[in-house]
Amino acid sequence: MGEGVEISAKESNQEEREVMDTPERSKNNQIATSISKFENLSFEAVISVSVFEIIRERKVASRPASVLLHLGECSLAIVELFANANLSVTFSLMIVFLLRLQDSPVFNFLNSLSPIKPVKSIHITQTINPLSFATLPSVFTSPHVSSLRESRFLRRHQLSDPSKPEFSSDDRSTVIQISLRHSCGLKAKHMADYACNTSALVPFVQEASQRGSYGSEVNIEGRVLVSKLEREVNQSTCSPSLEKEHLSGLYRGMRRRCLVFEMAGGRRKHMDENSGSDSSALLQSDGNTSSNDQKLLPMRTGNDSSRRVLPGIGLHLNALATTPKDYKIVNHDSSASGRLLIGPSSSVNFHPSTTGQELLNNILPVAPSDREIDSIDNALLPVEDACQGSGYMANEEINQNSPKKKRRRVEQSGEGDSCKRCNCKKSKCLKLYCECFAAGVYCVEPCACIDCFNKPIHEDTVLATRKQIESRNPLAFAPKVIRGPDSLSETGDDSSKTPASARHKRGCNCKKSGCLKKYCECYQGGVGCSINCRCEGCKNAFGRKDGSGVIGMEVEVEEDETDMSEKSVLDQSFQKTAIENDLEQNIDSAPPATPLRAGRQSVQLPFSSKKKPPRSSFPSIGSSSGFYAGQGFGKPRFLPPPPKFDKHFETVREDEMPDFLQGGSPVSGIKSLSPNGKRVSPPHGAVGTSPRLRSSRKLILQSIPSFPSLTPNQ
DNA sequence: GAGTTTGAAACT
DNA sequence: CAGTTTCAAACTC
Repeated sequence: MGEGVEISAKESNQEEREVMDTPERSKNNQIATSISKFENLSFEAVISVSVFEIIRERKVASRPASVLLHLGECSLAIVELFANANLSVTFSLMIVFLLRLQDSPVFNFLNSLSPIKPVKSIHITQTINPLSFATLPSVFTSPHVSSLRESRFLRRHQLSDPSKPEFSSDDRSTVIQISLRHSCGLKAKHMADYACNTSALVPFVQEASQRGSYGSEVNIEGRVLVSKLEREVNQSTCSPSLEKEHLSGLYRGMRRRCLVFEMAGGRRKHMDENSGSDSSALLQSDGNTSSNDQKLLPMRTGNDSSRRVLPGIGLHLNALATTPKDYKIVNHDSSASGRLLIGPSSSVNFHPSTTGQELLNNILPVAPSDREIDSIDNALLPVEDACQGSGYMANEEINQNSPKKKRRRVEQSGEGDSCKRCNCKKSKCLKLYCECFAAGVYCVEPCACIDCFNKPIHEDTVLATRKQIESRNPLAFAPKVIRGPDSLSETGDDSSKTPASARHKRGCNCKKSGCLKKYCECYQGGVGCSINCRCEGCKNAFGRKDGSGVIGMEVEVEEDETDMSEKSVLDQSFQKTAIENDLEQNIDSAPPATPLRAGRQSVQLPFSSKKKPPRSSFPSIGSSSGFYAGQGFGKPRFLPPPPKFDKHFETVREDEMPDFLQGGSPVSGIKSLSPNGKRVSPPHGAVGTSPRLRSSRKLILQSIPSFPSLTPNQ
């Protein structure tokens, strides 16, 4: 996409057309066609319908029709309201404004912010509209019905004015191309968002176009607007802080929606068939955007899935590995349809009664700090996606190698710990043997599986199989590592406390590995063995089954408190991650009946997974992690080798788990449902007097009343 | 990279 | 439910 992107806005439209590749041209034709359609629509109809459609399309809880219809007379205040709630709405509304309110303060405001000077936009002032800044707040807080209506008067005339850049397909293409050209450097981040939005629009465009509705036009326009806004944000240095703030707010809204609805990477392949190349080109045009693509949460919002009731397979946000270290995970999933197996039981809870802002607040802090943003982004990042190639291109490159190489490559990068890459040969990736399947994600290209059925095209099979497995063992897809809610609060610096450490829910059954290798799920999960375990000769460095576990082999004989205190250090790290993951848990509305994804999350130890553990001396984990070396940990050199903490070792805070998932819950009743009670059921009544056992009891007690919280902070 | 080991998952 | 088999990851060479 490079050449066409480099076109200067100053070049003539003719020149632009010449270098435009076919998809762009096609798109322009599409736009041009859409414009003509738009002219026949009343302003009210455009707004209300577009809003409605987009909301529906995005599976956002539809707002009452009456409200939507009122949008026809809406004010910018409403726009702002929706802008904070739903990017799509913002999109459509603002698009309409672009179309209808060219002379309005809003339009001028937006236009003035944009550095783009459309070739023919001679009479569209690029100067700052006085209203734009000084009165911007009022613009967005008070109805401007009059100006809207006024615009309707002007509309016809304006629309018929070919010199109006906003209604020239050529100019639109100019805008888009310019935005592409800007997709570099610091703008990459925004471009990723833009790409996200752009691509996210495609399914809607497709569907709408199939219906012959004007929704597609709205979205096409939306692309233009996004590109404008994007640059406005990027070039905010020339804008007053106020408008920067406002625009960034809008933009943040976009980004949020991106986080929620993005499936761009996943469906783009399909989308591109009809949507031209701009969206994909955006991603490809700038490799830097890949680092932000990870923030895009793939969901099944593709063209086909958008019309389909999403399968109830669970939101696999649990697959997110979220250690700060992983923030730099760069790659975006490019599987044909994304990896998250999303279902109604698990999708982000856009409850109709939830206001947009509330909704967003539940998802993201309103004004997160940078780190928070990172956390959030990361929290919403499907790890599988993140650890794959950067977009299709990267994936394809990676996939040119053998599966093992692929795996190693990612692993060696230190960023692939939580990636699910199976190598199944016989299970068809439809059994828990398969890491991907067990983790609730679709297999992707990097997988080396053979005869894989764990793919979107076999969605039904996957669902059926999953149901079957769950019927056999409701906890089959449940988090395997449960951590107590108190580990953080109690661990602190008081090593005498005995936090309810994370524990493998079912316990291991190791015979030979001594729970010192990753064969052991407990060890792999970075947790000590517990009474649940039936391991033999347990030497789990994170805590031995008999309660004497101590971190570090050389201090194995140390007693419980040491064990627990040291584990508490681990817990702190886990807890930290768990807290960061709370957000995603909280947006996970998986009902108890669908336990598999409820709060499931992978917690990743801050070390690379596949790096073989040093045998003689334990490395001090990177200082950045503060995991071992920090926290005043006394014996870092005795630390166990870094276990991999990925796979389906998602941990979940026990207080956030549904009761039935909490092994210790007396009301669980799971035991009877499990095919193998000894593995599924928690310790009952076997609580002893050792700290270890006390902690177990503590977990149980605290687990009783809890349920996945819907509030971020708990 | 091939072969071995291991333990979870699945099966009987 | 226990024992066995299957399976794929982890591990070793």
